[in-house]
Amino acid sequence: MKDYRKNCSKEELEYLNSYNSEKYKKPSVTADIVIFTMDEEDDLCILLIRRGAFPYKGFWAIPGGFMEVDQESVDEAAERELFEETGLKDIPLTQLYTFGSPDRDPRMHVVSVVYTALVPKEKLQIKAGDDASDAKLFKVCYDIDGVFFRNGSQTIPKERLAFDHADIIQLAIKRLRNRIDYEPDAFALLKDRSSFTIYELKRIHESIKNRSLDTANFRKAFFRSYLASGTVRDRGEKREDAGRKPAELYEFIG
Amino acid sequence: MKDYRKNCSKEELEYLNSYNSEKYKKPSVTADIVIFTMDEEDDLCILLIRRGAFPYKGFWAIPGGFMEVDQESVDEAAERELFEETGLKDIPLTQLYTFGSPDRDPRMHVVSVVYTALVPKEKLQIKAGDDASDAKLFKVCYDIDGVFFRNGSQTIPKERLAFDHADIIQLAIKRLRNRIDYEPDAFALLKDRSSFTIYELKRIHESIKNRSLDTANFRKAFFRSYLASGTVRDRGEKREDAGRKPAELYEFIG
DNA sequence: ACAAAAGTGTTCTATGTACACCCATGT
DNA sequence: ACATGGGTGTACATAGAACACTTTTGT
Repeated sequence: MKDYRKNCSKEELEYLNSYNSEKYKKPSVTADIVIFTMDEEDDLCILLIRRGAFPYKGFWAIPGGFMEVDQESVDEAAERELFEETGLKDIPLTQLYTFGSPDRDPRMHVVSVVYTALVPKEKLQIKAGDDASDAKLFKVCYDIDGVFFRNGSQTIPKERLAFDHADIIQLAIKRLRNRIDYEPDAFALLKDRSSFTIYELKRIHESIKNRSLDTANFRKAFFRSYLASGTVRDRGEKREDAGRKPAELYEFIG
Repeated sequence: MKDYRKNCSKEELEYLNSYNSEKYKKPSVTADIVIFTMDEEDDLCILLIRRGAFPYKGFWAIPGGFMEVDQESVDEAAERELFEETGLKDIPLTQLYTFGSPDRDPRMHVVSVVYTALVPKEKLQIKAGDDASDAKLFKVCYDIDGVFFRNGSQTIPKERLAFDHADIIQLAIKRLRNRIDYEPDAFALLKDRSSFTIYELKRIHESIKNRSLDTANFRKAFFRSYLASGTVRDRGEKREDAGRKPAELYEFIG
């Protein structure tokens, strides 16, 4: 792809060199990220940032920022944003959807390519916002009106989210829920994926699905889908917790 | 979303009015479409357009074009492109993926939001390219090297596709194949979805999956998944074809 | 002894797949 | 009568959900 120019005719090279793309109006492009985690209470959380500047000043938003044109791909922009916001590198990002209505941002036409990241809370170093803005984890909660977000006593309804981020987050949750049954997403949320118990994994599935799961059935599915296929390995060790039967430890491989 | 400005403080309005987004460099954004059809021989096809201009002049590409900034959403751009290229309106478009490497297009950084459309061949009026370019349906074929495209004796290997369109098409096929088992995509490819036989639907599934399916099992699945759920209705009529038992007709509801 | 998490077994049903077979039609 | 596609029935393996039950630990 890089060396397209090398195999060009003189005529085409001339065309390329004289081409001026600036005569057409262009949109801004951002890479935004829905970051999911599990908190201490095993509840599903997302990272939100309180906007310190116009527009939607004071509203909460998912992390993101403008792609650096000619310097990086949209994927790389997302990686960069994730790092800047959380200090995390080499976290697999999954492209969720692209939002492109002209009126999403009151300043200009912004096309946002949205990604999803699944991160264990322990790895997350939430950067205290540089510009007096605020970054926090919020539990994903449900009621009759749909979804809202909670951190302790502070609750954020959909209406207090900036731009169309309520729609974006809703889609991300929906997709996560659908994927959890056939993709190994849940492993990415484990504190330590090379040493975990079946029940730690079960709790992740439960809070993503927002309902409790049958222990026996979860184990059977675990053995079939993951152990049998080699995705997971039995470490032959046990987690000796207090007050209960020691639990077998497993390691995520692939 | 439209009336964000109405609820603004004077201060914010001032900010918005004085905001100049043109100080940042922006990428171009296109909406591209992978259009799938079934041909007379019940083979899966895609629509390709021979590029009449630089870059990749003479190469084959999927239809697409630049989004009109401030005038339309990316989705609307895709609809417009579909209409301009095929004369089709009100065809459901599914967003496939967004491609955003800086070197995809030798002219400039282009972010392409790619959509998939499933269209019965009868509805397709392929526009003879306005600028001496060429538009044709190509069968999706497989060999050891992966996928290639055929129209009669003319074959197009992946290498003769413009930009990264080979990757795009490959992803579109993969997604189509995955979706076919749990989404009602196949109905969109029927000549007449309000009057079709089970075997017409079966042939669509077969050519998407590229293998033959068991008749009895396909029927059972059809009755269970579609008839029982009301997605499909028995018309109580029969298709009286020549030389064989008349086949029951069904209607796709929704 | 008991709470609490860890782990096992059985049963029922739905689905996917393989395969053998019958049916209605025009030539 | 027969080729061709249309249509039916049986049988088996596996996945999912429901549920009753045992085991191991620290207190």
